[in-house]
Amino acid sequence: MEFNEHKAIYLQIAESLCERILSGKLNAEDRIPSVRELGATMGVNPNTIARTYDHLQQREIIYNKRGIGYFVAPGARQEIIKALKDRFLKEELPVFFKRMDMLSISMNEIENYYKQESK
Amino acid sequence: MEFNEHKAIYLQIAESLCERILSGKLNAEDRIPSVRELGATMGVNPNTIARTYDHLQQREIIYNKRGIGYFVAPGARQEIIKALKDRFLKEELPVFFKRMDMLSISMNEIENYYKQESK
Amino acid sequence: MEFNEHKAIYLQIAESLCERILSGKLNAEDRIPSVRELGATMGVNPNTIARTYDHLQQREIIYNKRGIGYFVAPGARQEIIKALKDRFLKEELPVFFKRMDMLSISMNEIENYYKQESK
Amino acid sequence: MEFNEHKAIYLQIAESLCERILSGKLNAEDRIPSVRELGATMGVNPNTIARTYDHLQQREIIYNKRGIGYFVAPGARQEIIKALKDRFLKEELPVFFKRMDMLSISMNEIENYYKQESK
DNA sequence: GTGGTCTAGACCACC
DNA sequence: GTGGTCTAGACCACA
Repeated sequence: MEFNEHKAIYLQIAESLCERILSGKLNAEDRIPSVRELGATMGVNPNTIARTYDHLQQREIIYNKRGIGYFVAPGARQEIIKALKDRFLKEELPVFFKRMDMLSISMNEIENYYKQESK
Repeated sequence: MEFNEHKAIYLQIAESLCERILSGKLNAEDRIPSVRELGATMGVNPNTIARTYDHLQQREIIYNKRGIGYFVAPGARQEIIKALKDRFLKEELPVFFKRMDMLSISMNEIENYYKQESK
Repeated sequence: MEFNEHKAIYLQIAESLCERILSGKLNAEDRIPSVRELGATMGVNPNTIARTYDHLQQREIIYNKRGIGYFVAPGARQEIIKALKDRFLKEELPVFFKRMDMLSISMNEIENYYKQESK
Repeated sequence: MEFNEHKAIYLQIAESLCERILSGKLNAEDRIPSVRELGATMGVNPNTIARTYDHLQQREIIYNKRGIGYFVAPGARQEIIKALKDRFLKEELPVFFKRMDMLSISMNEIENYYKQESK
């Protein structure tokens, strides 16, 4: 996996897990890999994975059974969507439109781009 | 000026200067404040401003006349737009649509939001 | 290490690193010392080393793995040579010949000098 | 006149005066322009010219008649040549060859380049 | 441990 | 006056 330059790796891994949950590849009560396992497969220090799991557990997206492993929480999907939707509307949309204004990009252009992408 | 918690101050100042150039408040060949001046007005260490100016100079957005000060470069606008558009299309738009997909938000919702904002 | 009076220390350190890369003492993917380490060994403030590394990273001569350290970039040698050759042919050679002209020094004299030096 | 980025303007002006002396455009006892005059023609602060003249006077290349102006010194040519030859052999040639070595440029290449230039 | 950022204060060359 | 560089020391996020 390749990582974005200016974003914490542990957050990027968290996001990719969330995406897998939203997309249905991971479902409630599914076990997710151990820190060592995932660390190995992603070529990352296990500490980094631990941080990812800690982050997700605090947000009630995964939970831990001691001595067994981490599992997708029952309400994971809702929690993720709630968090994302919130940030999306309050933070991302405004800067998005500000950029569009500054760069003189119209909604039409975006829509065209969108149609191409979603083909 | 208030600064965002999780972004380097020197970059935030750089962005605000770019915005002033794009909006026409600053034009090519305009002199911009000295590092000490701007540092004082923004309540920031002059070194931090120096870093901002260094950053912008490397991107050919401003240039320096020794012993005199910094000036907006002739091609500043284009350079800024080029950089922004690049990042926008290659990095921001994809994650934007990915989010919309995941959150099942339609273009219509966005458009409505957009119309409200632009009133 | 001794530093030239009239050239920035951070640039002199950058050059010495480049020389070590060109001479093969440092190879692609080699880790280079941390800012604190190198600062200590050269009797220089770590910030100064940080500036050196920043400078070289922008030129794609070294790169950074977050939390781990700096490494020699794969294309480091080429980048260095490209930059040096460029400057050499466009800036240094012309003044070199201009001087020779003004001082009426012939290529023969230079060649003799060169042969002595390369013994 | 255009100025090099990383060299003091007053030194660049000094060099151009020296070149004019060596090339015979300026001869011993010729009057050179006043600081104000030269400053105006070069688009430079008179203080900068004053610094140039001070620099050259210390090296006995020009001298001053109070209330009248600056003049080329009788031994100007020799002084210039002496200074240049010295620096050339002791400082410039060594770095020149060091660069050639590092960049694997042969004397032949240089000679060819030289022949083209001197056509 | 690593680098990234920021402050405070200093000295310098240059205009 | 201007910017350029450097130091000393601090705090932070990240691995």
